[in-house]
Amino acid sequence: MRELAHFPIRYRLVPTNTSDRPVRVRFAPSPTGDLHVGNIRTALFDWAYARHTGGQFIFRIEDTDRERVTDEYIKAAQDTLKWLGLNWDEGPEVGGPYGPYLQSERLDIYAEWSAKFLAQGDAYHCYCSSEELEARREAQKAANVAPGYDGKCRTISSDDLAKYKSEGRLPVLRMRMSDGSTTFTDSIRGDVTFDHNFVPDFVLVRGDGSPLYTLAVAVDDILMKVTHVLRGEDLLSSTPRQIRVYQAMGVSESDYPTFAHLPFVMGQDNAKLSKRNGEVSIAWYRERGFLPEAICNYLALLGWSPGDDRENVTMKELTELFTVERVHSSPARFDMKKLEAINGDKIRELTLDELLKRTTPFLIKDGVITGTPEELDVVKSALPIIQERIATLAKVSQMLKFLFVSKFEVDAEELPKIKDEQAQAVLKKSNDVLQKLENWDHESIHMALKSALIEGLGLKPRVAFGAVRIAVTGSHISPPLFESMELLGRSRSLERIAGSIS
RNA sequence: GGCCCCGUCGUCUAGUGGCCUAGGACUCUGGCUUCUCAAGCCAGCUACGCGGGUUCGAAUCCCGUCGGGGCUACCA
Repeated sequence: MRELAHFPIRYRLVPTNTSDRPVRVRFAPSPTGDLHVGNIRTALFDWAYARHTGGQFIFRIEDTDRERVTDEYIKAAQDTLKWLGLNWDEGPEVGGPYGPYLQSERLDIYAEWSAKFLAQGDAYHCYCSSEELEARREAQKAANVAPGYDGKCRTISSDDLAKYKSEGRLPVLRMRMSDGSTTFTDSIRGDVTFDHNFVPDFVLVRGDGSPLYTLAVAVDDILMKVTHVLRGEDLLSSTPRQIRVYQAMGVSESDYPTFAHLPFVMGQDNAKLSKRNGEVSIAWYRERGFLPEAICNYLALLGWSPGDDRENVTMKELTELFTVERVHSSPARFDMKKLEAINGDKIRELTLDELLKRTTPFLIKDGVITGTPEELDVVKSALPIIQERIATLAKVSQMLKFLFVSKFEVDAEELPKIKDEQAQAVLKKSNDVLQKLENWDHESIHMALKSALIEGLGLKPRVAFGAVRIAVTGSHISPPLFESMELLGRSRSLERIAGSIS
C-alpha cells in the first residue's frame, strides 16, 4: 500500500461558468419522505440555473440508503417536480446518456470504483466494529480532541487480519485522507478551507458491500459530467470528501464541478426546516390550493432576488434572471403569510378558464359539485366575483357552497343575527319588494333593496344588507350580495329569505 | 467541545465607501373605498447585533466580540 504524499491540496474553482463545458446541473434528493420546501428551493435553483445557461437539468435519485428511501417517495418526488413545472432533461422516466439515474441501479459501477480505490491504496479495509468506534469517539470527546476515525486500520498486521476474519467481521471500505487541507471556491461563499485534521477517513462502502452517499455522489457527478453542484448548506462540510474521491478517480481539477452551497430555509422556530416542524411537504401546499407558480415564485425569493424591486416573477423571468451570484449566503425564514399573498396575486392573474380548470378539482373533492357541465357553467359565472377574494384555491368551496347545497341552512352561529326584530323587519320587507321585482338581475335587486331598506326603513346599508346576506348565503362573509342573488336565482333566493322569517 | 457557515425593519430583501435623515414587499396598526369579506389606494410603526479600527466619509473594508445555524454516522 502506497502512502499518500503529504502535501496540501490546492483546489481552485472558477466561481461562475467560465468553462466552455456545457452546463450540467443536477438535483439529487434522497427521498426519505415527501419533498419539502427546502428540497424544492434547491431543485428550483438547480433548474433555473440550468435553464438560464441553456444547460441540462439532471434529476438523480440518491437511494443508497434503501432502508429509508421508498419507491413511494421516489414516485412522489417525480410527481412533485412535474407539478411544479421543473422538467428534467435526464433522469427517471426520460432516461439519458449517463443513466441509470437511480443510484440503486448503479451498484456495479460503485463496486468497480471502490475496488479500484482499494487496489490503488486510496482506500483500505477497516474492521473496527461500531461498538469499538463508538467507544473511541467517546474517548476523543472526553479528551477534547476532534472526534473521527483514528486511522487504526490504515495498517493492520496479518495476525489481526486473520483474527478479524475468523471472527467473521465484515470490513467497511474507508477512504484514506492525506495530511494537509482542501480549499475550494464556493460560488456563493468564496474560498472555503478544511484542514484534513478535521476530515477523518470516511466510509465509502458498508460492511454488506453497499455504497454510501460519499462514494455514490462523487462518482455519479463525475460520470454524469456534472459541472455545477448547487445544493444545501448542510453538505458544505462534506465537500472535501467528494473532492478526495475525484482525486482517487484520477479526474483532473478542470473537470471538477463548481460548488455552490445554498443557505437554509428555516422554519418559524429558527431551526432548519424539516419534517418535524409542520407544514413543509409540498403535497400539503398542493392540497390546500397553492399554485405551483406561486410556490416557485415565493421560494425563488428565499435566498435570491432579481436585484430590483420586483417580487412577482414568472417562471420564464426566473430562468432569464437567475444567477448564482445573486444568491444569498445567509439563511431565510419561511413565511406562510407572504406565500399566501403571492398565491393570491397569482390567482388574480389567472384567466377565467384557467381558474375554472384549477378550482374544479377542489369543488369536487369538497363535495360541492359533482362536475356536471351545468354545475361548471354556474361555477364559471360565479368565479369572477370571488377571484379577487380568495388567497388559495381551496377557499372556493366555502365561497360557492351556497349556490349548490340541496338543503340550505344558515350557519348556526349566524342564526341569532337574523332573529332579532330589526333583522326580521328587513327580511319581511325584502321579501315583499323582491316578490314584485320584474327583472332578476343584480342591478335591479340592488336598486329594489336599497330603496326599500335604506331609504324605506332608514337603515345603514351594512345592517340591512347584512341580514339579507346571512339569509341568502348562510354567512356574513360571502361574495357580493346582489350578484350572489342573481346567480342563485329568484326562486331559491326568495325561498331562503322567506324561510328565515319566523 | 472541535471544525465550518452566517448576521440590514417582526419576516423576505435592495444596498459592493459618498445617491442612505437606509428603498421595496409581506405582516401589523390607522384611514379611504357608504353591501360583508377581499381587492385597491393612502398613511404609520419598525432595521444596518455589539465594540474597536481604516478613511475626509462605512450598512458597505479590517480586527475582535456576541449571537444563530450546520457538520462531527456503516444518513444524506
